[in-house]
Amino acid sequence: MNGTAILRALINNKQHCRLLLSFSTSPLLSHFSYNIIDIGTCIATLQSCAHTTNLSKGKELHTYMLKSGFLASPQAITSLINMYSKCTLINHALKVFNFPTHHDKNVFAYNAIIAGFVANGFSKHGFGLYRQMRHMGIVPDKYTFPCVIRACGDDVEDFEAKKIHGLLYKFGLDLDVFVGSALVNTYLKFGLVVEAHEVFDELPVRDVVLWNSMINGYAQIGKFEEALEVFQRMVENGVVPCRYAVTGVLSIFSMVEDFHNGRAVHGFVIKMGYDSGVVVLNVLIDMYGKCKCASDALNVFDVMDEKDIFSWNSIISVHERCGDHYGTLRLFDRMLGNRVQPDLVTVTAVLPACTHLAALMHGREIHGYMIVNGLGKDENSSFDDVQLNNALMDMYAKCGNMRDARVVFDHMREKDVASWNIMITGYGMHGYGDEALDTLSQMCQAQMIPNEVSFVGLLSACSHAGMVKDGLEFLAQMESKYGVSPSIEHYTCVIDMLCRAGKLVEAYDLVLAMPFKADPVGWRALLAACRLHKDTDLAEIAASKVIELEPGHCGNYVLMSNVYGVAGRYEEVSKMRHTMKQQNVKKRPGCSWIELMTGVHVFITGDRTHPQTDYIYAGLNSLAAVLHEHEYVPLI
DNA sequence: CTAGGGTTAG
Repeated sequence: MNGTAILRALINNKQHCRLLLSFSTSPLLSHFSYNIIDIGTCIATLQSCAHTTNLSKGKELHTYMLKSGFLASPQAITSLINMYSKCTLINHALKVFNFPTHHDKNVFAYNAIIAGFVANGFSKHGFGLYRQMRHMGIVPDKYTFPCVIRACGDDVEDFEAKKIHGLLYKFGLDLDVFVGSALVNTYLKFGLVVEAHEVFDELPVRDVVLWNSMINGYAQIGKFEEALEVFQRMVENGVVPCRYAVTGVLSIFSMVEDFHNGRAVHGFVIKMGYDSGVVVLNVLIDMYGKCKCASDALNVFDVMDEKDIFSWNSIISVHERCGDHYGTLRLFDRMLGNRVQPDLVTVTAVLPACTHLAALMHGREIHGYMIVNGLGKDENSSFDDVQLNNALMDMYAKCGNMRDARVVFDHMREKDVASWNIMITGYGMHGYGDEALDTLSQMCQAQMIPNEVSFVGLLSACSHAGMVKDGLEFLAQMESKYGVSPSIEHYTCVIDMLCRAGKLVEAYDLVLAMPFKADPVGWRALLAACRLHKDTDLAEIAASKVIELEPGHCGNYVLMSNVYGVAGRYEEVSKMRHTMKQQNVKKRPGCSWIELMTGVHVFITGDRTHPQTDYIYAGLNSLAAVLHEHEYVPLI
């Protein structure tokens, strides 16, 4: 056996890593004896470089082949193009393709360069090279069309898939399963169900990949039932689902939140031994998470012996989605402890946990990590990651640090509606009414169109800042001037605003006049305002409504009994207490907590058990004195 | 020498 034969044997057995190892260590094939490496060996080794994306070795071979005059060989050229394409260096691939000695460009070279462009996201260029190839009179083959058809799916402007489909009969490729899969994918991507089915039904041989194309294609356009029907048909036809098929159905079950079927697939995964692969387990974690079963997801995660960045990001997002913010932070900590580098996805999942816990210090640490590691700066497009920066802004805004939120906002080169809304909402939340209004007009100046969320933020800003006139004006004009029709949420903001301003009659009039039935939030705002302004009659109306809508909500009863208490109607107070007992509504004591360096400190209403209680109350009293000095009257 | 299907955040 000579060197080339050994390498060929390794390639055929897909032992690319061993091949590259033997290439550099075997005395026969070492660097000292480069001159005895023949062209076949070079091609075989390039294939391995392509598979393992070993760019440095590939480049080394390129130099050697150039020196040895191997670039006269079309086979060598094709292998080089393929190697550079797989290593995502498409410009290098094109340079080889256009190399001066490469005059007789054959179908192999074209197939390789077209595939390279399409796979690297330059479908238009790929399609252009296909046209060039046809123009040169080169006959496309069964390797050409899958890529070209995939390129049609990326290029929405002029949909060529049907034309290509028609051409297939001419070349006798209409029954090729590779070509057919590509057609099914592209057709379903554009919702052309009939066309996809035509292709599928005509094909004499249906392999797993073709079935998967149908299943995933349906799933992509949201036709989950159809996708699952196809899956069932596949199984009935005796096709055993491979790992890819399993990930496909699992992602469907996670989207429709079908826990039972998802768990059944988990069983199948174990039965088939698919639980040895990271990807299938990652999808299982995601599925359990989407079904709100964080503990099941964690069970899968904990027994994985190999965890990749997807595993960590998935398990972290699962906890955040389930509202377990501490769990999110714990897992993030565990990730760092395992020396796994968080990426942009990790950080976008962890920041909301800091936001919900108002954990400004944690959030700030993450911001620092982002700066050090260049996260959020997209080096490919020179644009920032909008979502990540939005999450960062939101964290600062919700933690009450509008200055830093503004700094992030001002540094963003690209902003979306959410970015503006976060600023408007943040300003409103902390009583900066004028700033919220200014931000809306800046938003309009920047040609950004405000949406429903913008106006919820804006109206609540008016509410918190007591800007009644502005708030009413926005409610009246938002439809005609901004094209956003007011929803129940907007009306609730305005009711809240009028209540806070003590305009109870106006608030009640709005409740009666508005085109929606008031929700519990609106009624409760009215009830609370009635307590403050001692309007027992209106309070009774509001209370009856809110208790009718939310019979199990203890706060409603407490508010009403407080109204009676203020009015001196103590027999009504005890009646209220009685109703609560009857309805089995329990008032849970108010509880709040604060996180300091030393740990979490929890306080319950009237609680004097903290070791520093005296000190805390002294602080509270001096704060109350300052408030009194500024004639601040607490509302609710 | 060249080809079709896959997972994560908001």
